[in-house]
Amino acid sequence: MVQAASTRGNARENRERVMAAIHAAAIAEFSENGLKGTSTQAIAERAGLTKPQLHYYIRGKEELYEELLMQVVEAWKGMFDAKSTEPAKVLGAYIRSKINLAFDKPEISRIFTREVLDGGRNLEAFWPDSRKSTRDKVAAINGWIARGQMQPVDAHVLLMAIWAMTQFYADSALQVQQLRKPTQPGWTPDRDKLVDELTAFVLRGCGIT
Amino acid sequence: MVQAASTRGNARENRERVMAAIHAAAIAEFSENGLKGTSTQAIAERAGLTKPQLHYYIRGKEELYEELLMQVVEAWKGMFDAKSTEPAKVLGAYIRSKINLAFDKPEISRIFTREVLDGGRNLEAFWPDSRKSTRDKVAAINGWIARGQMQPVDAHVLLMAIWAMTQFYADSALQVQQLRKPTQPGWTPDRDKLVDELTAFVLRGCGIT
Amino acid sequence: MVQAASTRGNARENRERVMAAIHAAAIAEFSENGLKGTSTQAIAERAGLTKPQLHYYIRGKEELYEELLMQVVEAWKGMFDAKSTEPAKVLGAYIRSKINLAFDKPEISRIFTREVLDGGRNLEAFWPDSRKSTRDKVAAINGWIARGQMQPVDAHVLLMAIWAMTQFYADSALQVQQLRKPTQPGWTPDRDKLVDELTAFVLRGCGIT
Amino acid sequence: MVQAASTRGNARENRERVMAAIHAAAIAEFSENGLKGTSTQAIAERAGLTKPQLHYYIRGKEELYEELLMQVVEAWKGMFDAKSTEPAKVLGAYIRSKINLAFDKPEISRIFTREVLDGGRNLEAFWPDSRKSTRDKVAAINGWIARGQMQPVDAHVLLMAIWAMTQFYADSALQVQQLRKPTQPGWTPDRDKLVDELTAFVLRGCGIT
DNA sequence: GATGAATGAGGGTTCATTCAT
DNA sequence: TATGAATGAACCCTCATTCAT
Repeated sequence: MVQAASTRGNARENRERVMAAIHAAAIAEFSENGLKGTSTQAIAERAGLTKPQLHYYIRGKEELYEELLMQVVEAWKGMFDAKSTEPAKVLGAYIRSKINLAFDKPEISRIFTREVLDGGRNLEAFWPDSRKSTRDKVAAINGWIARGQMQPVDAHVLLMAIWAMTQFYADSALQVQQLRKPTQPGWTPDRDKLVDELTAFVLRGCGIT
Repeated sequence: MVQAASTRGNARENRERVMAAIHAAAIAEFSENGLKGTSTQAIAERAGLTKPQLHYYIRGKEELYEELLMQVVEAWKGMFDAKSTEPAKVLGAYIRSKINLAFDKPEISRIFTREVLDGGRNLEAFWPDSRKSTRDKVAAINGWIARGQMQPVDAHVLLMAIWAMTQFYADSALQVQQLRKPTQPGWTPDRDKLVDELTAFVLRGCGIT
Repeated sequence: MVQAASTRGNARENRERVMAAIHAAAIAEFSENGLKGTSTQAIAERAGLTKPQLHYYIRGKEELYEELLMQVVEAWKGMFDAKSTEPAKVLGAYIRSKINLAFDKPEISRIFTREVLDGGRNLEAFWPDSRKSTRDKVAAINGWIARGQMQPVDAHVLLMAIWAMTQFYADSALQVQQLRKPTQPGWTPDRDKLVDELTAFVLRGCGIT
Repeated sequence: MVQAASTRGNARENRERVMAAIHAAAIAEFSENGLKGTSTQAIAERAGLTKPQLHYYIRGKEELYEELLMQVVEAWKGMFDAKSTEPAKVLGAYIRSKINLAFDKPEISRIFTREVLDGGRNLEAFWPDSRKSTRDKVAAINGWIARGQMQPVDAHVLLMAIWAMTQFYADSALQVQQLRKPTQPGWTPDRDKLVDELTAFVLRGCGIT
């Protein structure tokens, strides 16, 4: 009887463990090969399952993909903390967060870039949300400009610039990795130094002293 | 037989015309769906050929892809004209060229980003070349810094930042297109204004007055 | 333990209740989708069970199907009460019974038609029985003819005609249902009127006044 | 060169031959196992093709099915020639045509019955057509009744009765076939005799002398 | 008894490529 | 050259059933 209870406890645990494995496998595969390029076979194998087993846990490839995608967007929420009135702090924190994510979870970041390249059709689901979020950011920046806290720049361009610069380190992570292999110590991005450099660059670009 | 002869006379022209059609079709498809996601069927149809016809002209999907990729890289050569000694001019021209390419041939640009996401395995072929090109740019920037023409920034970071900011407009073109459809006049990137904004931002970021 | 005992007391009841649910679910599914087209999943869901639970109660899909089929045939026994000597009464009662079944349990009726279409391989089990039953009916009809109570018709043809005419209303029930949806009040089969019409038609056809 | 021409001629011929084989195979399979129950594998094998080969000729299983279904309906058009004013002739010809089809192409007839059992969802495409056709038939019958050429019967019931009686011989063909195998010479439907019997039965049922 | 999980086969369909003509 | 056809692998997904618990 006790065993039964513990068994049921294990059942939940087990399911969660398997789901975690599937998610990890899917993130890796989607990030490497995209939605179309990824086969359920590959996901299943990486997660240590057979194909039909995989389908016992997920509804389908696309559903799994969308789920993952939503996680990314979720992770990006609140990175730009527009509440503070000090642009230097806000932008600095934003850059740091995005770089951290790019270094810590480059795969998930890459899935997003791929989705954008594909036209972002699957992104529409939470775009309304994203649109509002963008509007808030733009408003904050324009506020700083109005208050003379920074140069008059196009808020959209600024946001996209920061976005692109930070995203780059996730997108090209594989490449950088590979480039390091053949001799060439050359240049390797050090996270903290990078954040400092980028922040300084952006703040100067905005005329924030 | 006469026809055969005359045909042979046009053969070269014809082949070139067909190859051009294939390349255009392939660029469009690869840009939209990636290497794995693109079917030879789709390329053939877009080029107005049948599948076996297509295989008469190309060796295989991957070969075609690599060929195309090389063209992109070729197109990027010489954009950063390091010969000039005025950083403002060099950087401004570089930004303008890259934005122009992003606006004029976003597909080709997107293929490259995709390739980077895929790990850039197919890029290795001409990396030696690219590596030298990068070295030259870095040297130029460091020269400017040494001569006090700009703030001391990490040259690699600067190059990547510019690359990322400009590339962004090609990568997200589809998305922007789609977002504009539903109402939202909002923000639309105007090329010239964008170049000015970005240039000003970068120059300020580099401390170039 | 006590619970186990009390449970065992109800066990029989419970099993019967579950079996009834399974049968009802199976009838609905088989009638809609046929033997091959029906999934155990669907039966289980309709019966409020999980798939493994279902397999605890039944041996297999085919066995369940055969069981059901036998029930149908059982229901058809004794419909044609050949004992009476008045053909009008016998045939009238037969038509009424079959129409009633077609209206009340069209699903079960449809399963049978499907089985016939499939070649009736599963029907062989009780065909001997059916064959005798048919022989009796034929004998009765031929008796009436011999006694001048009706026109000389081929008894087999007559039986099949009646069978087909009545079966039709079960087989096409779904269709009629669907056709009624879009406007078309048109024609709707009213059971009593239908029985009267058919009976009159058959009796006239047999020359029974 | 001549060969080339003849080859192209053969190409068309060949395609037609293969398509005919596919259609025959599909009719057999669909008639035996229904839409869901039929596998493209089975169709392909019966037609002497591999599965991918089959897909070279057809778009998909459902499309093939619908095509076939439409053929049946097409074949049924014009069977009930309502132009004549003599009910005996019209009904007699109708019965004969339908019985002929049931004997000559029972499979195709069975596909239709199966479709009806499935709810006739795929039939809706040409129902409008069918509805008008039914209306015409009903009008003809009611005309005869009005002119005193036959007993007042419900036209719909009459039409369905004839339909059901004739369809029966297609639906149960397999069964009858099987029943004949084991000894039992018993009763075998002879086409001409059957038409006569049914016609006489129906005419009497309608009070047509 | 009931539940999560596993399994192996098969479902329909599309793919890149090659072959004869 | 260009076309119809073939091929064999792979795709995503569902199935009926069984096994532990």
